[in-house]
This record gives sequence, structure tokens and C-alpha cells, in this order.
Amino acid sequence: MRRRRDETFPDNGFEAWGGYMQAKVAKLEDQFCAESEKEGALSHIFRGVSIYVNGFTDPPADELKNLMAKHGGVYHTYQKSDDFIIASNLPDTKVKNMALARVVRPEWITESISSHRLLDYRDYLLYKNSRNQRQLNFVKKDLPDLFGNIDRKSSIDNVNQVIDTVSNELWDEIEAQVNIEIKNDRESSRTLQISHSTKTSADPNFISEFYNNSRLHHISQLGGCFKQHVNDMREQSVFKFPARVKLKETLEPYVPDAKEIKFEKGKKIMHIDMDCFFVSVGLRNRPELRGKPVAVTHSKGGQARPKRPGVDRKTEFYLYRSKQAHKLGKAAGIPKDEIEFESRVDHITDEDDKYGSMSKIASCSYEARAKGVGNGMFMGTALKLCPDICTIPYDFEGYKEVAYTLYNTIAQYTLDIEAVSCDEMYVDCTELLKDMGISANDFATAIRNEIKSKTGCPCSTGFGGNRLQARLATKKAKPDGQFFLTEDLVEDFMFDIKLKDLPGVGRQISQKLESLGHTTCGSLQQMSLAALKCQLGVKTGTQLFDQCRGKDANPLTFETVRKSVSAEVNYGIRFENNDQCYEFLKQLSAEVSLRMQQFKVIGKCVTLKLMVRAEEAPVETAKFMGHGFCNVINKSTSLSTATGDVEVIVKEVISIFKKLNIDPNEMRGVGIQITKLESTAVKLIKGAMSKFLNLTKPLKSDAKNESPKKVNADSSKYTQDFNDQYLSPKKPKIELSPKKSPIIAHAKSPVGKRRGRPPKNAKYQQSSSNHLMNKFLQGHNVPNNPYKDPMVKIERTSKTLEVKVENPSTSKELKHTIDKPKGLIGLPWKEVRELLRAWLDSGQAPLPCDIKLISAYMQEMVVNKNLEKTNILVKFLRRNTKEMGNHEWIEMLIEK
DNA sequence: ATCCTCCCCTAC
DNA sequence: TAAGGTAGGGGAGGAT
Ligand SMILES: Nc1ccn([C@H]2C[C@H](O)[C@@H](COP(=O)(O)OP(=O)(O)OP(=O)(O)O)O2)c(=O)n1
Ligand SMILES: [Mg+2]
Ligand SMILES: [Mg+2]
Repeated sequence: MRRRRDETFPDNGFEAWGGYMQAKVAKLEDQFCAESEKEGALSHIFRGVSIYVNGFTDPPADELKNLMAKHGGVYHTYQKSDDFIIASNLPDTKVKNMALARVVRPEWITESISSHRLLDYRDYLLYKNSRNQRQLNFVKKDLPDLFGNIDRKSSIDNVNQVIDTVSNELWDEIEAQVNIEIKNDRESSRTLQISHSTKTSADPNFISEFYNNSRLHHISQLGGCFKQHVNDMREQSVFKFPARVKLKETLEPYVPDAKEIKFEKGKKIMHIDMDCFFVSVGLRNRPELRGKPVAVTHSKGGQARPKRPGVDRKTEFYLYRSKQAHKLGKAAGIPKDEIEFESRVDHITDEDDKYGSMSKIASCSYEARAKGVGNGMFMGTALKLCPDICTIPYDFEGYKEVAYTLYNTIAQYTLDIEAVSCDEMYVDCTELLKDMGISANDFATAIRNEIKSKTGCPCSTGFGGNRLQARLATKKAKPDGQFFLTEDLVEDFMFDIKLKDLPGVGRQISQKLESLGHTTCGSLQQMSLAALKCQLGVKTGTQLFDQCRGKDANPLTFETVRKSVSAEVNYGIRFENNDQCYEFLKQLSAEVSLRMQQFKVIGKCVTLKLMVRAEEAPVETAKFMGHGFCNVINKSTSLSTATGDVEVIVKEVISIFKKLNIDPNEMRGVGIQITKLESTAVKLIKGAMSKFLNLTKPLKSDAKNESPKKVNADSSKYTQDFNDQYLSPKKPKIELSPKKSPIIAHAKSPVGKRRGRPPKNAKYQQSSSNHLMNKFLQGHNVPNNPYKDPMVKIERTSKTLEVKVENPSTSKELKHTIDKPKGLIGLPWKEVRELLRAWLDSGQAPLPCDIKLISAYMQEMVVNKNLEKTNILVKFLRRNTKEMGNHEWIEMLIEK
């Protein structure tokens, strides 16, 4: 049973159409003011308050708009900088990108109205992070302290002047809280209880609060976003790179000489990675810390604190070590007590010691590394190695911005990019360098300068004949350097490389190899292929055999298909009863489901992962609110049909949970993963829409046209909002205004890999129309792509489609489409927009069926009262078309 | 042989 | 205090 143990406006893609949005916003606002005065307000409690509603809310945006009007507030259809953002259930990827201190639950509005006064919005923050969190909930000794806290709060928080002007009520509110606080203080332990409960999994906002502060969550999400970003760029690009010309102009003419650097097989693979990424970003506005040992961490460090009762670090650390010893013993065939090894937990002292901090260092400067400090290390350990280390806080916004600039800088020159993480990628420069006729060295220098001047952060690059060489070259180049691992250097270079530094060789494998007597590549070259396979398995053995010789046959993978969606929390999990468990599972399911909507997938296999305190482990964990020493249980269910529905997921997950029969008190971690994915995205080929829709239908039904209408509808509305806010700029010019949130997080359907190994799940591939699409687009992979605009690509595509598809009954199907033109309806705004743009760009005369599709779509928009967007569309169409007949018709519709 | 489930490992 | 996520490759061993 137990296994082993602003630009005020969001970039919605229309801004290039002539400053239309600004005018639009102003006009809407005027309209709105007039309207609300006319109606006679019920109260003025929201005077001076403006809101912007993001995503789904209860009550819905329309309702909130009414309420604001009736109570003296302002509702913005598009976000302005002073707006409070009203939201109730943002997925976390979205969360990262907002001014969290202003994201407020809709209850703030409704409850303010029902209590006839403006309540403190801080009590309704959707996300409280440790910095702006209201301090009142925590234990305070005396009043002065408390008030001091509040004062500091208001200034730090940038508390809106609105709040200050209505401060009478605010102060009433604070006084009330203070009284409660005093009362609680008298009943001494009560207060502790309260503060405890806001910090664990039992608290309703725990998940958001945790994710909001989790570095690993952030880098994971960002990494995913950039993979998608590359997919998207490649999908939409015409593979022309004007920036190449500009760059070349700035360079000295290149004279190829005999000593020109050569890489293996003529390939020129670049790897690029930001230097101590989080630190570099943090140092941009802390120049006084440059040159010092610096670390990014949550803890201030160096403070001894009282021991929590029940903590037994010795026992817990012993368990970690013996588990590791056991593994090693098994791996190397040595009795486990004879093994010597280093554990992460070796140098950590007790909590009441100044070296006792178990806060992790996300990234540290090279000055700190010189003293032995490393990423992922405990703060306590680091302090011992480097007592004068300075700590700086996280800046997730900043990381996102810099990462985005990094990617877009490279993308100006080529899209042959494999995204690795937010600070790192591989780039196939073979075509690029040949086309530009410049040297790898010049390109590296130029690109690094460009990135540094745009972001203020240094990076390093390495070049080689394959990905392994490029990556090792980068390591050698760091910090702030570049290195070219040319063919003639490879052999000597590899000899001294530590096995641990090979990508894919981590703690377990390197320690195992060490027990076999190998620490370096040169040494491992002695080992036979057969022996390696035997020790490490066929794949890993073969890979390592090649790697230690500097060989790597794996090509870069530019485009990726997602194979799983998951969410887990292994921090702060403490339940008192089963109901709390269920509630948490529900919330986590909702998170997973939202992410699935975002990625436009549904899935067939639900896996629940639990971390449960091991029997021997102390109840109180060494790390505050950590998971401690645990057994991990994974249990999955296969569904007969794929789903993305929260209810279904919750049901499965709870059913698994019940079967496992776990004591809720012993739970330390929970995760939900969905695999066996299918795409729900209706993939559009730009232009020739009707034809495509016809042809897609058979494919879609083949693919089990299961995507429930409900999910689909929600998803498209959700995604639409999402995209409106976060759509990434297409043109590099946007990079000039770094204020503009650089978001890459918009959802796109997965696209089949163009290179690399075929996905295991062939069904998904076949069933996805994207696969077809992708196959047909391969022409764009060729250098010097002759196609000038998206339309050409499309025509070509649809022709191919016509040829490929055997079904001859095109005309019949076409009729079908005209009769039931739901083709565009339900598609995300963004896709429709792209489609129309491409369609108009083509200059192609609209076919009657296309017009019908658009009309139907707009009609639907009107029905849904989505007038703003309809209006935008109409104006856009009018500006860009000479054919007015159909649009007059549409306008008639709107006036109705 | 091939698939499935559970697990381990790695990377950022 | 502290924020130990997430996706992918791969292997063992049982079911088919
Ligand atoms: N255990 C880790 C490793 C990394 N990161 C985060 C912080 C890093 O800044 C970022 C990028 O990881 P890198 O491996 O690229 O490390 P750095 O960029 O910090 O340093 P380097 O100069 O070696 O690339 O990911 C983290 O939070 N925890
Ligand atoms: Mg880095
Ligand atoms: Mg990196």
C-alpha cells in the first residue's frame, strides 16, 4: 500500500490599428459616466474607486459594472493603472503577471455594498504575499507596535488615495480589528491558532499564496511559456529576419580566413544562458552590491530563532542520509555503512543557531560561488561558507521581463530555437551564420552586447558542433563570456570535464559512477559500452558513452508537444481532518483544470500523488512547514474518455484518496497530474476558412469530438481575456517599452514536433488537426523562405490539404458549413483576429461563405453583448475593405 | 514484443 | 521561519 517509502492598456493586438483603443476607452468612459449620472446612484461608497474585471467572477463583470455605477464607482472595460483588478480564480500563470497588491476578490464590492460602506480592500486581496500582507492577523504584543505596522503598510503599499480620502471608515475598520486583536491576545493561544491557520493548506487562499512565492513554480511556468512562445513564433512567422541585415551593417566586413573556426559536422549550435540569472536581475537596481557575494532567497539569514517544539533535525537528517546511503549501496553493490558521500543536509545546524536557516538560495553571484556557495543550497550552509553574503529578495516580474527580452532578441535573428528554461536556450546558428556571412564570434559578441544593453544583465554563450558541446562551452564561458568548442579542441576539452557537469548526470548517477572509480569524462572513456549499459540501463548507458567523448546525436527540438499537465504542493500541507483534505483536492483540481483549459487539452489519465510522513520521521519537520521525510505514493486512474472537467477530476482524485486510506494528519504533500492528453483546440488555417472547417470535421470526429461544450465555451472566453491581457508583442519595437508586460503565457494548441523523437502517444498526434497542419507547414523550415506573407502560406496549405484529403464531397460539406456556420463561434478572440488579419492581408476577394462565417460570428458577439469587440471588428473591417455591402448589414445588426 | 503503471532521475 | 514545482526521459516488472 505505501510505496517505498501602460501604456495603461493591455496589449490586445489591436493597438497597431491606429490608436483606436485609446479613443475607444475614452469614449466608453464618457458614455459610462453620463449613464450613471442619469440613473441616479444609490450610494457613493465607491467614489474615486475604479475597477477592472479580469476573467470570470461571481457576480459576473456585467453585474459588477452595474453595481459600480449604482454606488458611485467607475468600471473600466480595459485596465487602467489605478484600477483595482477584480478577479476570483486566476490560474497561477496569470497571477504572476499582475500587480498582486491590487487584485481583489469581487466580494469586496458586494460586501461593501451590503455593509453600506467601503470596506478595506486589503481584506479581500486574492493574493497576499509576505510583503504586502496585512499584518493584523499576526501576533502583536502591544498597540504602538500594531499602529506602527499599519502606518508602514500604508506607505509601502502605495495605498490608493481613494482609501485615504475615505479613511474615516477605514479607521473604524482598523479599530475594530485592533479590538479583536486585543481580545485574542488575552486569550493567549487563540491568536497563534489564527496565524497558524492562514499559513497552511487549510486556508482557502493557501495555494495562491504559496505559488505566488514559490520560485520553482515560477520558473516552471515561465519555462513552459517560453516553449509555447517559440512554438507560436514559428507558427506565425514568415521566417524573414530583417534584423540580420541591420546587424551585419554594424559589423566589420567579414574576411573568412584559413583559420576559420570549424565545428563538428559543420553544425553551429549555440547555447546561451543568463549569468546567475535571479541575482543579475536583482542587481540591476542595486549597483552597490555588485562585486559582492549576493544570494536571492526568502530569508534574511543569519538570525537564530527559537526552536519550534517537536523539531528534531538530527533524526530527520539521519533519515535522509540513510536513505541516500541505501540507494548508493544498492547501486554500487557496497554495504551501505561503508559508503562515503556528501549529503545536502550535512552542514545544517539547529534552528536556534545562526547557521540554521533552511531557506533555499535560488541563485548566487559568482563572488559567492567562489566561496563554495551554490544555487539550491540552504541559507544556513551558505552562511557558514560565506558569512558576509548579502541577500536580496525575489523579483519575479523582473525575471519575466528579462527572459522575455532575451528570447525576443534572439528571435529577431532566427527561430531555430529550443527553449530550455526562462534563462536559457539552444539556437541552431548554422543557417543564420551562413546566410549572414559572419563569424560565430562576431555574432556571439553582438548578441551578448545587445542582451546586456537591453536588460542590464550579463549572459554567456557557448558554440559547438552539437548540443552537448555547446552547453559545455557555455559553462566554460561563464561568467559574462563566450567560448567556441571547435572540432580540434573537443578531445582535450572533454578529458577534464567532470561527469557531474554532463547534462543528465545528476547526483545519483555521478555518485554511482564515482563508486565505480570515475569522476571525469576522460576516465569514463575507459569503460566499455556494455558495462555502462549494464550499470545504467541501455539508453542512459549509451548516452553517457557518447557524452564522455563529446558526442551527442540528439537534434534540437524547436517545437514541442505537451504531454502532461500537473499541479502539486508539497509545502505547508497540514490537515486536521478529511474535509480539509477534500477541500484542498478540490482546489488543486480546479487549478489543474484551469491550466488544461489554458493549454487547450483534455486528458484520460488522472494521477494523484501524496507525500505522507514516514513513520520514523518526526511530526514537526526540520524545515518550517516543509514536507519532511516522507513516503511518496502515486496512484492513477484511466478514464474511458478524456476530460478537463473539474468535477470529474475531483471525483477521481477523491476516490483514489479514499482508497488509499491516509490519515489526514500525516499528509505532507499533494499533487494531481493529467496525462494521455488530447487537444481541444480548433486549429485554424488562416484564410480559406470554410474549406478548412469542412476538411477538419472528419478529422475532429475521428478525434473523438468529446470536448464538452461547457468547457469549450468557458475556455474560449477565458482564453480570450487572457490573451487580451498577455498577448506578446509581435514586433521587436514593443521591446522598447519594457513597461509593457511581456507575456508569453497565452495558450496555444500544442503542435507536433518537427524534429526529434516521435511522441509516444501516437493517438494524440493523429487525432490532432495540428499535426496535419504542422506537416504541411514544413516548407517554412527551409532557409530563405520565399513566402512573403501568411496568406501565401495558407493557400499553399489549403491546396495541400485538398490534395491530401480523399473525401470528394467537398461541395456538399461546404453547403453544410454555410447552413450551420458555427465555424468561428466559440473560437478565441485571438484566433479570430489572426485569421481576419491574414485574410485581409491576402487581398483575396472574400468568398460568400467566408463572409457568412464572419457575420455569424459577429452576430453571436452581439447576442453575447460583446459590443466593444464587435465594434472593433467592424471598424477594422471597414478600414481595410472596400467591399462594404456585408458590413452595412452588420452595422444594422449592431444598432438593433 | 508491447503496453501499462509506478517509480526514479534530472533540469531549471 | 518559508514558500520543497513541473515536465520529460527512462527503467522494472507485471499484464496482455
Ligand atoms: N536549484 C535552483 C536552480 C536554479 N534556480 C533558478 C534561479 C536561477 O537564477 C535560475 C536559472 O538557473 P541556472 O541554472 O541558469 O543558474 P544561474 O543562472 O543562477 O547561474 P549560471 O550563471 O550558472 O547560469 O533558475 C532555482 O531557483 N533553484
Ligand atoms: Mg543561468
Ligand atoms: Mg539556466
